[in-house]
Amino acid sequence: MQDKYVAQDIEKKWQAYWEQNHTDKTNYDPNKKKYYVLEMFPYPSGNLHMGHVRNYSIGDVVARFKRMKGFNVLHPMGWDSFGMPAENAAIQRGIAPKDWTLSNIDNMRRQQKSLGLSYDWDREVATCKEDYYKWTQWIFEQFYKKGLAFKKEAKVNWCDHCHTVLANEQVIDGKCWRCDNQVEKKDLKQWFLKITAYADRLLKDLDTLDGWPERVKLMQKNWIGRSEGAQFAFDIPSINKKIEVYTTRIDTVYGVSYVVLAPEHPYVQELIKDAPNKADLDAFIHRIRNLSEIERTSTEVEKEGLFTGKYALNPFTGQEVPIWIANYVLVDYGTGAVMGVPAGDERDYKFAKKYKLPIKWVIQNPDQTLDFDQMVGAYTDAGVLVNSGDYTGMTTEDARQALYKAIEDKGIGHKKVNYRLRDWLISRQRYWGVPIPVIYCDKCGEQLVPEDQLPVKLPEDVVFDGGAISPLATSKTFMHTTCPKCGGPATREIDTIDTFIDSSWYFLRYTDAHNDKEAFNKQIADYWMNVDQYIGGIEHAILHLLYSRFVVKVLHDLDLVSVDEPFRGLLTQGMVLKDGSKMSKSKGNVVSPEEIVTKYGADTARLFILFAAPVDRDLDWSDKGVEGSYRFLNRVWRIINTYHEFAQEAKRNQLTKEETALRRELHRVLKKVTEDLDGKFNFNTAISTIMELVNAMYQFTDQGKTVEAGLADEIVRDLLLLLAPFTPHITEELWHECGYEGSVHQQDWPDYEEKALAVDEVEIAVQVNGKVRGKMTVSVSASKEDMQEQALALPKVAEYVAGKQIIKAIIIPKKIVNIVVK
RNA sequence: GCCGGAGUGGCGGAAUGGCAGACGCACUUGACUCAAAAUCAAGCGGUGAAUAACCGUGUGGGUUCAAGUCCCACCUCCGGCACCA
Repeated sequence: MQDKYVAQDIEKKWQAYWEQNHTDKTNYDPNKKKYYVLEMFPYPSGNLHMGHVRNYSIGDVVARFKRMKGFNVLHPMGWDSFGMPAENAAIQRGIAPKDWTLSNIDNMRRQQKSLGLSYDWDREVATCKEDYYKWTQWIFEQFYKKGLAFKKEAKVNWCDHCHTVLANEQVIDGKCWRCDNQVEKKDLKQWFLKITAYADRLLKDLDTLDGWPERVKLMQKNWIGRSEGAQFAFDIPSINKKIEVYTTRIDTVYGVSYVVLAPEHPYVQELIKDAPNKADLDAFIHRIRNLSEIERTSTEVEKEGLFTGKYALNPFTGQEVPIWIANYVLVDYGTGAVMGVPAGDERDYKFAKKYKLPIKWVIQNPDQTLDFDQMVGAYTDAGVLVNSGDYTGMTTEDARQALYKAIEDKGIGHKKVNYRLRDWLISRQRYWGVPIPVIYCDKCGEQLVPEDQLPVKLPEDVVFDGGAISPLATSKTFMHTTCPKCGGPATREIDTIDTFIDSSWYFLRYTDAHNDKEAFNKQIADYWMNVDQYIGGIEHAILHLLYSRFVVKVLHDLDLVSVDEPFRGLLTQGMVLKDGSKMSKSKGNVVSPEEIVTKYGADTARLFILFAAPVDRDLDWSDKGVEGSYRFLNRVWRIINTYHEFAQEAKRNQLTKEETALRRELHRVLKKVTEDLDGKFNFNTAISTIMELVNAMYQFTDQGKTVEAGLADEIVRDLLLLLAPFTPHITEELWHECGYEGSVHQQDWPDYEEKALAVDEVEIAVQVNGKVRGKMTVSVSASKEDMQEQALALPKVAEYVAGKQIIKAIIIPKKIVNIVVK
């Protein structure tokens, strides 16, 4: 064995060995229990960053551990390789997006391989390749046939910097998720997927996702935003129309002081056409409509409104209430019209105060203690109805149920569930994406490209900065085609599909990556799905994770796959920071994985990144900490060397007391590390526990002692097996150097022996009145009486007890003795 | 505003209600060395001469023989949503 640990040599050697021997190849085998572990596939930007290294290191430990535990493990990797940056490279540097992307993939794959990640590379997919996007188009067509993909005119989010529309989920704080540019609203006809049809299931099934972090489920829940209420009509006799409002508080209907519409509401023009202050109203509407989304929806903005001059009739009181228009009502939620109840809604209260509208109190709190003359705000909690006709005296909940029934009986409305979630806008006015497989014929209208003609290939003769339309329109070969129905001249759809669709089914393609007859075989996909453990950044809590859940539910309904949730377990890792902030080129605090691997080796990089912080927390990169991990691997190298020599000596029948203790330490560590890895992701404490074992091994040799050969052999084996998932190269090298058979990664995970953990005696603390006053070693079988006697005999304890009365003694075997005195 | 999460040494962080600070980083001292690096050893929450004692897990209360851990109130920071009726 070499004296010195030289990572670079052994890492290259074993990576080549694993590749040649197909160590990480996985096969479909319904007789074996499976485990599917998946890290979010990367966008091929060109280089791995530390966030990737963290993500893949976590996944690789899980994959290797599960393999050693006997599972048939699927652990694939691929590329989310459509998207804007490739197109920008084309515009700025004149490189074809395809060439740029494929060379980035080559580089990043090389970097991944240098980390010793145990992927089954035979299953690699790239979403930009024809054999993949053919099936993305096919899936789009299935959505279309089910009526879940449709084109409509809508006010959409437009990013002028990326020159494309965006889905609601891709607008963060009013800005583009990719480039941070302020998003505008535009009226355009665009393709949507009907995710709202699945809103209820997407919400309800969150409860089945036990392996997801609570906060991610909550974020999705908030995003879906289900609310239960009533939709019902107020008459407007003056224009002979009914105006529908939506409310979750129909129990407050006797307190309606006014009805208020969004400025964009379709009735507004008719309501104000003969108003004396029409000019003011027009100016107000114009001003509100031109506000940005941010200004419009900010709670900071003062509530503003104008009276239209018309009145509506409260269907319950028969009372006339004024109709207003106001900036705080949104046209695209509910009906775009709201009943104003200042007593029961904080916004309405502010609005009523500002414009001196009447406030009618209709809910008293359960204790009947509200003094309505003294109120300075709305009362929004549950309570009992007052001033509410026949409903007076009912609880808010009972009144709600009674009133739901009443509006149905009157035929003016019904119970209604509303969602914040909007349909998913999937058109993109970009080139580097999946062409939408639709053809427009003047005679036959919108037609799907027949399935046997897929894929609709991306043309290469395009101009990238061609102006206001999609680059595909600049291709001479692409646009013009024939109608699949009548054969007449027709044109192709020129938008591409949001790349989030590509990434909403890739985990299914991995299960059957080479299938050229179907997107994936159902039987094979059913064997591997769900993904048992998905690992990635929290930034996808809504976007990717919600879309994937939706797509899988649709594929399930189409009977293409049996599961209806993609990811059983979800682990959201923290970010990798440097000096307290995110690594970025502009801050100049980027640590390159490649440099670290070159300098210390992949094993050190992996070990450090898993040891430095719990997986779900942010991790501050520390160069000194990396040195520490490297130092530890050197310690392992040397001590294995030493213990391996011990193992060559003749065996003894009997272990010394110290050796027994060392063996107990080994088995304690086996138990603890297994617990930290099995169903948990406590990599940091697993590693620290292994460090404790190594320290115990050194303590032995530092005192000049040797270790019995059989025990030494056991320790060497188990230590290498424990470390194998974390640091695959050094353990493989030492495994072979020590003369063990096969690959360390194809061994069974070592079990601990309960018997080895047994102790005869333990050291416990002795407290007097809860303060530690001494320590003693007692036999584990000692009686409570003996323990008390021994505790009281301790000089310090005796001192504190002297002259006092012992009230009681708490004696917890193997834990503590506490003498309570007065 | 609403909903989550988190506050522990100089730093990252450990602790099924039972000896707070495991493990690591940094630091100090010593051994080895001509010297340095590497390695090894000892120390390392605060006050303190101390192997004495007291204090100490964001703050204030409480439960308990015993609280970082459980309960109540509050403070601060981070994240998500945010005029969704």
